[in-house]
Amino acid sequence: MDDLKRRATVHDVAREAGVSLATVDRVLNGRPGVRGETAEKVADAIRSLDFRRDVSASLLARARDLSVTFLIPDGSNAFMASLNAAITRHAQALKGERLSIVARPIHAFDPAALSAAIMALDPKTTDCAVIVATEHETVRRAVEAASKRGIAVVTLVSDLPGSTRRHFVGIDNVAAGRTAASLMGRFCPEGRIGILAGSLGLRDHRERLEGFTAVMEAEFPGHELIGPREGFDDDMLTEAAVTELLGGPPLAGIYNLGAGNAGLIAALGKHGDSGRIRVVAHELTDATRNGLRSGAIDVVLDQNPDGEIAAALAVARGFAMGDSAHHPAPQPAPIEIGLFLRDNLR
Amino acid sequence: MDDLKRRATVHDVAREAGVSLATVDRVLNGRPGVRGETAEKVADAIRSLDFRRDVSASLLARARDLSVTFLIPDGSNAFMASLNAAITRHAQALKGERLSIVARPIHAFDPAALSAAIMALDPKTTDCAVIVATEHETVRRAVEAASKRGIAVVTLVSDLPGSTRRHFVGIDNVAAGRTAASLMGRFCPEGRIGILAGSLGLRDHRERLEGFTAVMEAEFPGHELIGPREGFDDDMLTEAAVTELLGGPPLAGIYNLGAGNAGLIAALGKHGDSGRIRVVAHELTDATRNGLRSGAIDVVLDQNPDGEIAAALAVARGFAMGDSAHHPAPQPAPIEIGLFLRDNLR
DNA sequence: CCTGTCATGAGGTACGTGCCTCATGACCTA
DNA sequence: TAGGTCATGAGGCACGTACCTCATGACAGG
Repeated sequence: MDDLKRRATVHDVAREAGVSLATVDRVLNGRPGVRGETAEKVADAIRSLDFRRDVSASLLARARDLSVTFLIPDGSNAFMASLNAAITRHAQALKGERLSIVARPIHAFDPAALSAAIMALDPKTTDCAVIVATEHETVRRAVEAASKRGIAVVTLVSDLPGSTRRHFVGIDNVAAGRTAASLMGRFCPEGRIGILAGSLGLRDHRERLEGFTAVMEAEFPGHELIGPREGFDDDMLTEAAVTELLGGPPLAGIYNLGAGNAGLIAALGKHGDSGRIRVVAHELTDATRNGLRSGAIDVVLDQNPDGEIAAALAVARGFAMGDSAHHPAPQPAPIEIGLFLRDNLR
Repeated sequence: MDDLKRRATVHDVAREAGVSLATVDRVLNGRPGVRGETAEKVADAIRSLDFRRDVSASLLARARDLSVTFLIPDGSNAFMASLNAAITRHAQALKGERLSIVARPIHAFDPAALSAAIMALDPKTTDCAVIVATEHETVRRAVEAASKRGIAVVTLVSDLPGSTRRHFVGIDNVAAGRTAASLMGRFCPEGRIGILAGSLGLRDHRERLEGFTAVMEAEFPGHELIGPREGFDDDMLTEAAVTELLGGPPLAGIYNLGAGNAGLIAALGKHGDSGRIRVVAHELTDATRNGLRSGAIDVVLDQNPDGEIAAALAVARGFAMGDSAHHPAPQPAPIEIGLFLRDNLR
């Protein structure tokens, strides 16, 4: 009776397939020296027994740990800093889980630096790379090269469609832009709305802009959209951009779909507009939290960096350990867009 | 040089402490037969080497899997159904992770049934119990008894403070109520606000009510609060309660802090009030999703059942595997309150 | 027939921990 | 001093998989 509840092991698979343990091992780990016909028998046995590689035993037996490398933009961007903090937190919590986590800062907005870092990854010491993608052809090629070397690439926050990245972890940025517009429209009966972005070279920023303008034009046609101005996710540059916007005709609202919110708040404060202009921003950081509390910011859309890191690590683990050939990888829960007002600040 | 990077093992701890492997094992697994002085030496060695039990090896070596039992209310409650769905999903995804997950339905609003189920848990087959607590003295006692038997108890969604539960996984329900009030106040300039609850025997419902009324009274004193009416998280009873509310003087808004939203929407529809009355509800379900789309509901506060199950499993794993005596358990990220409008529906 | 290549089998060790048995002293009590 | 309890040591097996070596038989081309 117990046999019915016991999980199948490689031995069971070998017996069921009528082959030796060595052959099962060759199939499971993609080693050469197995005829297609034989491999098919093994695959059948795996399916019929619903065999899953025992993750604990597998990790224990393999010499080296699973290693995941994060390539995260550097700079003053507070959101990226919180991503880094989340990585550190998880690395600490996962001590003893046979997972070695490395975070490497990459010069922001620099496709060449990102590509070079990806190209430099050694499959011997890296099972999976998690990157915040800058959309550029060289990056796409670097991802393809890494995949060929056997490194699974996962995009985080900003996706790189059309590449060989295995997965994207992040929010639906078009939906985020649409939500921002929906809120902005309800908060401002009418008027001019200023739009700030980090860089339109980032897909996530382009997608937010697309969603925002689509909903504004369709549902709130009376509003005039100004921008987008690029602040390159930098506080100083963002402050300058906002100051310039405030120098023009009066604004009813500002949507900052990038970072640099400390600069935004500073500019509003200096201009005496805090609380008078409706502000929708992205990412819960010290700056946006203070903005919400003081009333300078009305709503913050957040993508939960900690959850994103957890999800990225989970999919990385899945790629490195899973028998993706035999069982469909379970879809991780999508990252949801968090909305924060003053009252539900974490 | 490699030695510097290698993780410490029990052998290293034994050598460092100047004791045998057997003694280290006794200390690590809380077995008797070790003088306090000796145990202290071992603990020192563990700290100085930053030793962490290798989770993979540990799970592999122990005969049985980690077993987690969920005790979840039954009935027509759509949120509880989504909790159950999330449990099934995770159980499927964690095949091969040496984790056996059992979900047992418990008669809702019935402290006696919950206590009995907790008392019936056998520490031989259950490492951790995850319960949606009903606040009652018998439940508190059952939790205490389970803890004594060596079963770690985790509360989910609704907490049980003052008990020996090891952890609470869920949102800050007072903050949820405050957020609901803040939104309701901005949406309705003035008027009567009806309040619906599931049962005031549930701590989460009481806390939401407390947060809601506190903010309404402090920040929107012009509004009159009606209720709360209890709908016992049931569609029919909730519909009846709403119908009764709608029979009175006109309402500006309704806050349903419990379940039974299908009944709420039905009552609004029959009364011709869909879209005219501002409605704030809890939990993303088919009913509330449809309500958002149709305009019957304005905002939904959600607590992300999938994330809660994942968090509960993570803390359960931590309790069963962790050297809580030697390393502080890393605080899992709190569950955040999700806000959903029509435009950011997942 | 010889030699080489290839698919496969047989069998072993290692990973780090849990858990078991047995032996050995030290110390206490009657 | 004999018998008992107790703290500790020594050693070994098991868990399921990864990865290694070596042997064997089949089959091909020359």
